[in-house]
Amino acid sequence: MFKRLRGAAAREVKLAQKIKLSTIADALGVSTATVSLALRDSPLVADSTRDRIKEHARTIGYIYNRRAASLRTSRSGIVGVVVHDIMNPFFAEILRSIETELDRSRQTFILSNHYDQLEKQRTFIDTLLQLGADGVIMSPAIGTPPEDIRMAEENGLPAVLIARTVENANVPVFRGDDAYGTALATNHLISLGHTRISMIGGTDQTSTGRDRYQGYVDAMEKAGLEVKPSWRIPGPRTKQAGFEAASQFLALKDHPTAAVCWNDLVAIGLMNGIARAGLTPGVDISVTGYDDLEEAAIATPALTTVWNGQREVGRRAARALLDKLAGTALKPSQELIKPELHVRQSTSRPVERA
Amino acid sequence: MFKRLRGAAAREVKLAQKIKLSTIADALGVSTATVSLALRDSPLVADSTRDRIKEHARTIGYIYNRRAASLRTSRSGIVGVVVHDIMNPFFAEILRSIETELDRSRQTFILSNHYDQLEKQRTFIDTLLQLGADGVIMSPAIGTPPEDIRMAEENGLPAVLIARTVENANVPVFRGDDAYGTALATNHLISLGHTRISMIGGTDQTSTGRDRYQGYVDAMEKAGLEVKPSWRIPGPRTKQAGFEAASQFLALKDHPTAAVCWNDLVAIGLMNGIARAGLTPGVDISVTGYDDLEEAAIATPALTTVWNGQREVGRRAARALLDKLAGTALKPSQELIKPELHVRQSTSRPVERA
DNA sequence: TAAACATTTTAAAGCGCGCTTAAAACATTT
DNA sequence: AAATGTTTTAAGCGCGCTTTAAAATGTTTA
Repeated sequence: MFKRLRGAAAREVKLAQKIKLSTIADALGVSTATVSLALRDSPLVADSTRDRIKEHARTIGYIYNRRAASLRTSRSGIVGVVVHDIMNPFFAEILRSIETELDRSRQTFILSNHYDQLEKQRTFIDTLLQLGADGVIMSPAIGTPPEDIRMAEENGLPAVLIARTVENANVPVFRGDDAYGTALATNHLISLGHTRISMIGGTDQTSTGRDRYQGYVDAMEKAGLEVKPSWRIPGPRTKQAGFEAASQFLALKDHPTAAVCWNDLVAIGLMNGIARAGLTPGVDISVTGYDDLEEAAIATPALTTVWNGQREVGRRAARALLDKLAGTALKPSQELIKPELHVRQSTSRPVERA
Repeated sequence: MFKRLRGAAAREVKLAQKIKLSTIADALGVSTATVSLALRDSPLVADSTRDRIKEHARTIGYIYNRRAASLRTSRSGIVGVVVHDIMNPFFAEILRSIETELDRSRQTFILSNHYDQLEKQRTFIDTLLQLGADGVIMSPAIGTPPEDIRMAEENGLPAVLIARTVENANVPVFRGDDAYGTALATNHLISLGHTRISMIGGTDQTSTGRDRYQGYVDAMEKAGLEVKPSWRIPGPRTKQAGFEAASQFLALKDHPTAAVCWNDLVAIGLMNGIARAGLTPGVDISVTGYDDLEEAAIATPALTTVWNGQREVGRRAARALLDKLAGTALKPSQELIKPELHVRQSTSRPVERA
């Protein structure tokens, strides 16, 4: 009882009297309908009226009440976005383009990491359901069963996938053509004269992982080159992992002269590890990355890498979700964005080691 | 009309009949009160009852309706977090510790970048107000006027600051002791024998910037060393900026032998730039960073840097906000967390260049 | 000038509806 | 009979925004 009184009292003190649509309507002598339409830029309202309303709203410090709006529209204006790790710069551009696209439709987005833990991902989806979110864009955690996605959709939370796919999920997926991308990198190394090429980092537990490995294997085999299982050094997708993989790589019996890395982070870590061992990356060992992060261009040596079309992935995913929400959705599509090779100084003709 | 019908129909088809507290209560022959209390782990409910309720809730796929709850509690369960750039690894640990702390109180958090643009920050705060968020944790954008914060608080959105302070804002602030931190780094270089020390990166437009510069200046002066204005090379806080600052640094007339960098990113960029110019960072030029990112330890050479207590900053900020929400808030505090120096290979005795 | 058309504004209904909590009631143990 | 533990009762939290058909106003045509 006491608590309630305190809350109510606080509210009254703080808010004086609440400023709402009708406050504006009364002040300007128009109806709340006009104000509502004007604030949302409806073409029904005359320009002069709209300007007056918006101006007045700003000066009196009106705050749009989304909860009241969603009461009426049954749309919360919230979209969830889950990825492995938002700190991973690979997602930087994707997230930025998603943000741009969602902003345009006045949707707020809630971001979360799942760190490839199914439990975290489920908790997040649950939170979105609790909040009544309008949809979710996700880079699914390793091992995500299609039921998880179906469950979300059945509870009114449409989903769109990025970067990775989930078999039988029957939702739109937007990602780069990973097999093609690693093939680009591998072929580049082969054309420089490398014959013993290792692949470092990543996992085969994701669609991305399998595709990237396949692209590498296909390119090698098409060139008539051998692929030794020991040349595949899987691992996390971090600089730290690349750094640690260096010693294992350098200890390989056949002395590969080049490494196709899972991503730029692994590649940069590997180059650091190679340098720490007294060799010169880009001369003694050729290294390719993947993603073309900003950092790739300023690494030493500058990193040859595969650009992945992140911006397109984010933009299209957001659009697809918005279309779904608007009910103008096309059928679920599996869109592959074609990557491009950016050649820099981390790759060169092979040098035989003593 | 058509639209509405479609929406309603879709809802009915999708949700069949909504599962709510009373569904569980009826099925188990208890009251909704018991169910409510059980789900929130109230000690009022017997263990056996609680287990039965939770178990049943899970099996029938009950989804807690936060909007209904917030109708009653007038708490949305949403907390906003704004920083310059969530991709910046400096914030990684801060955000993680905030997340941990908020999770514990079943708060969801909405993340946003403001990229030091006041307008973006205002838009975000506005969004939080519209959503009825419970509070905001922010690393304020450069030039944030105290009125912005006061406005948020007056509209029922309590704020807590991290990393930077805003004069006269009268809200809790949690950040590292920046002056002390750069003094640590500078003193370390001085003790190695450096006398011409440059400071690279960052800006003087933030409290952090002024403090870090002051710490450097104080340390220099206390050691009786000269501080030339040309030795201060301000700039963005990115690797790219550090990389680009290298040529300017190396062209300085007096040939400083060491550089105190704004943060690890700038330091690593600078080291890349120094290496690109044919010099060896850590030997020819000593470099210190700030933040002690994971990356600092695996850089080549491993970076001497200042650990900033990010985890503490995040944890305490979140706690302070939660206390404010619970009404148990202490008075606004300005808490400084003491940094520590981590010495690695990027610093050594000075070598005179030809 | 009246009809037809275009533009702008309004009236009015209805969206959401389950969850929390203080206080009372009941059950069990000292 | 008092104290402790568990469950239920019952009231009330929130209350402004959106939307569409229809009316009002303004403008052009016959």
